[in-house]
Amino acid sequence: MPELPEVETIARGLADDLAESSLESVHLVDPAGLSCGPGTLSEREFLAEVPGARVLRVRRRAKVLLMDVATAERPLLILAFHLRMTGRLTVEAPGTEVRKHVRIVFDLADGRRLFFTDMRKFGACRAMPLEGLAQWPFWAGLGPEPLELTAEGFADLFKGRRGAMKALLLNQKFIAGIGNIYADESLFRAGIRPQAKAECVSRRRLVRLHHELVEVLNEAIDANGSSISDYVNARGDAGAFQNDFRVYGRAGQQCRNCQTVLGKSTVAGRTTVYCSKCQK
DNA sequence: AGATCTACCTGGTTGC
DNA sequence: TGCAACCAGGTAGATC
Repeated sequence: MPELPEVETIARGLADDLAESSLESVHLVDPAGLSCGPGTLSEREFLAEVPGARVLRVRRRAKVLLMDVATAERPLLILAFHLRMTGRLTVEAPGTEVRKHVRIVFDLADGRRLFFTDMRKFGACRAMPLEGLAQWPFWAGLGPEPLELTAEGFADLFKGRRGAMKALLLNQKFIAGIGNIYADESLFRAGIRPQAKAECVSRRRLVRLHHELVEVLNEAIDANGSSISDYVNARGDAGAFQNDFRVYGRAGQQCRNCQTVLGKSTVAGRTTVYCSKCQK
């Protein structure tokens, strides 16, 4: 499930692999892979304008991967990919055949192929000019980037909030880029119960959570992300951070700090693993 | 407004 | 062996 560190890893890989490249042709294998709406190109416009596009830059915001390209019609067109749960973006060797679940194929000038693949069809690509981004409600509502917040700014976000700590971390309007893995891992490291109401957590502990969150996100980026089942980077390689999980996916196993059996419950509709002794 | 819940989707796993 | 039930989870949309 690509969260901030996984999308960051893919973006860095694509920035490297697609430097100086152009998208010579595009095949919309499954129209569901392209999301159209106010401010975006229609399917017809997408298929007409993208061929020949030159890749300018690849970057990330929240869990969205953005590819800036220049086309014959526009100096800047943005291809925004949201991978949701099972989406992949991979650069394949020339001649690689289109596999099951591939939604969009971009053929590069040198023969390599960029595949957008998504088994569960939750992910999608949106193509739009810069003004289109502001018309995308999800984008317009995104909260701050956790790696760009100061500890004080992070703690301020929680003022006046009454919800569960984990529900807030998962809320993309509250803070961007965090999913189930890094919510559980950061709360464990900070010693905070996922169910704890924000109003009951002291500022000192919120500052601690900021420190732990930044640390776990950076460690995961350094490990090229976490691979649970589907995630691979732009080169098809798995990440390594899943080996460093302290709670995620470890319900019923012993806490690495205190040997207590880790508990499992549902918070914000998500499976949640925590240590009842280490997290208060 | 904020908090909470469910539908969406498909492959893998579990249980009878 | 076969097959139904369940599970994974990011987000939109509905409801309270």
